[in-house]
Amino acid sequence: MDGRTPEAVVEPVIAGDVVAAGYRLDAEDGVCPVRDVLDRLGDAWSVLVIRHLDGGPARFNALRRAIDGISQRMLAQTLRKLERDGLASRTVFPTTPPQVEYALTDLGRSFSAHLAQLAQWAFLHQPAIRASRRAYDAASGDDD
Amino acid sequence: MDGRTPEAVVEPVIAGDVVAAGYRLDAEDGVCPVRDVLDRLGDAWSVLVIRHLDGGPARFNALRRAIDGISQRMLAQTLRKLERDGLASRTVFPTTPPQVEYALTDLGRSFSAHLAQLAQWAFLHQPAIRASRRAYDAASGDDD
DNA sequence: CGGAATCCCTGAGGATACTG
DNA sequence: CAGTATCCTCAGGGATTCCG
Repeated sequence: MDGRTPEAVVEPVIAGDVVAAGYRLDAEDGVCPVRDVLDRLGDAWSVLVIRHLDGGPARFNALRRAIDGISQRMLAQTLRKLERDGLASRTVFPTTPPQVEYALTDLGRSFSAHLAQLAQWAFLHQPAIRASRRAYDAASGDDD
Repeated sequence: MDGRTPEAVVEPVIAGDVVAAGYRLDAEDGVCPVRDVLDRLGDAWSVLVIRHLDGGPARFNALRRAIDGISQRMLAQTLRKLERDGLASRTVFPTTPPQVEYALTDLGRSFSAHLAQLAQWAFLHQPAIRASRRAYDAASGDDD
């Protein structure tokens, strides 16, 4: 199974100046909590779900339809991760048929705000990055 | 992403628009630039290399030794990506033996600063996330 | 409707070996 | 020293199916 992360157990990891000291990713002394968050950013589905939930609560299939491209497997998995981390909340309505509503928690909204910041940075520097890539590719491909 | 109400997404920043509109990942006319940056964050090696280079320029094997755990393959690959994106610079000294020095560019330093911010957020909310996980795991395993 | 289980395939990434 | 190329593994994730 992939749902369970072996290193996800409680680890007395680094404290103090994480930023200045750098990221200790060596799993020798346990997984760095910072790594977790960064992984969530790298996960496209998590990002999409979070950003979408930022627009308000939504039900499972509503999310599935809205994101379009995500498989029910990934959606369920992503939602469970978010819920486990306390970024999203899950509310079950015992109706017929059963409805489950997902929503961002305060923590989730806080995280979503940081996502927006990152996106802004990316958007701002997109031209520079593109230019750099073009220059790099030109220099690499042009060798004769 | 088709029939959602514009008012539903309350985005004060320009990035919000980018995120809401550009996460389609369809590489029709190019991949979303925001996705690129997020991927870089998700890449543990990129993060490590960037954060390490933030401490000053370093040579290939110096980085390899410093990061320890990274394979030469991943290091070379990561450095090439960073260089291509204009986040890091590569300087070759035609000495014997040849020395190659890597350093962060202004763009790279800017990015590194954002990494630090993210890390700070993660560190700050680490207790909440951990608590949430513990509660979730307890509720999942113990259901009677 | 919401979700868990199964199958299978792709590719990220480690280890190793070889060049400049 | 600073890479590149090759092989191989194994986990991420899509498609499908079944259950509450």
